[in-house]
Amino acid sequence: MASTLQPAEAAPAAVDPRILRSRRMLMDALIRLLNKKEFDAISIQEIADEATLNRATFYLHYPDKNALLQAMTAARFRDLVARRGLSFSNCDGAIRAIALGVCDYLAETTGCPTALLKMPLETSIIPVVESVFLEGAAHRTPTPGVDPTLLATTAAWAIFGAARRWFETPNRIPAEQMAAKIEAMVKPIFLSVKR
Amino acid sequence: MASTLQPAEAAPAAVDPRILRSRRMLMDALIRLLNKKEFDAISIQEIADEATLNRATFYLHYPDKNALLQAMTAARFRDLVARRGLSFSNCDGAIRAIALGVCDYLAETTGCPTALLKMPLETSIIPVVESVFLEGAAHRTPTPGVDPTLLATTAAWAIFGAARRWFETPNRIPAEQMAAKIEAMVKPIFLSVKR
DNA sequence: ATGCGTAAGCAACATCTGTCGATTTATTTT
DNA sequence: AAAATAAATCGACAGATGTTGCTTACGCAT
Repeated sequence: MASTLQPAEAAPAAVDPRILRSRRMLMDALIRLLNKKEFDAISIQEIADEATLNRATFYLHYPDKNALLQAMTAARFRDLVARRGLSFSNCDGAIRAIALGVCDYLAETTGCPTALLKMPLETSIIPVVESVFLEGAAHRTPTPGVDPTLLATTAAWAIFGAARRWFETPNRIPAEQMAAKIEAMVKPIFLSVKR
Repeated sequence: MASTLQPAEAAPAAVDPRILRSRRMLMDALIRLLNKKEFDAISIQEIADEATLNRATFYLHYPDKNALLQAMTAARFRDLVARRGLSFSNCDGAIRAIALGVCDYLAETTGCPTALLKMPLETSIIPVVESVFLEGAAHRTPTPGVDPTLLATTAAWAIFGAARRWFETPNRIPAEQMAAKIEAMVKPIFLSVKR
């Protein structure tokens, strides 16, 4: 599994078009396969075949299946965050927007219904949520004696956990409604130290 | 991977002493091996050998390595909770006690230093924390319109995430101090709806 | 104590995994 | 345009994985 907090290291600023192409093809292949079968049931051989790449090429980019899943999830979620322009600058409603992003992502990526739950998505999504918070915290006068990192981590885990619980609930309430609930729960985490 | 919320189903009320013996031996073997090498570097063959069991017997009890790790972690953490008599009845300080439990567990189980971080511990520990909260919530007059399950899940993820961040920090502050911080952050989650 | 049910042991299987060295092909640099 | 650099392919390897059919040994209830 890749490290938790260095997205830059995880995707080491690939420039060579061949590298980008291979990685994109692998991710696309995985997405396609995930619509057909469970993650655990997919072999690296299959992924490579589906991507029309040699199996050895896979290992050139990712140490194992999980690393690919993680990289792919992080990339897709990061993309969603970028598309929506999520940031912590426009402070109010930011938490709700982020929570909605996580909920939507979980729901949207539901190629295969029950499969997502058994995936190590937390290691992909949580760091991204965390970084959004941290980026926002940087724009702000630092409260002395408070570690913004800890705050960001705690909030990110709380949001993801809540969103995950929502997602695995049979008859879900609308994502927007859930996001509001999550905001109500998570906002106080930040206020807890703000004063 | 086992399901998230049915500990009873995960360990299906084993009665046959042979079953208990085998599972115990497998867990003990894993613990012993974890003190020597990383989880990823341990093969099922090794675990079976160390447990003086046939490899096929392993598959009789767990579908894969992760399932064993998860079952083992859940069992050990549950044990720690029981030893300390953690519950949510004695409401005040309960959150801190639970947070301390998680921190201590992470630190205590550090047979091999860096290995714990790469493990899917969340699926083992979080449900236990959650159940402690839920058990406590049962003893309490239910606040209408509030889903105690959601609260428990969110708090459990927040606590675990914070504890995990603490654990992976190079120069850690004492666990007690960290537990206090966590309490400060997490308590408001519950108050957020108690209104 | 005897016998039924079921767990544990055993051996063999097809497949997957991760890694290697050697070769070919595609970029970038000069 | 040619040379240098680096990625992709290929075949092969030892080992691990998950499963199966069969036999042996244990635990429990009669």
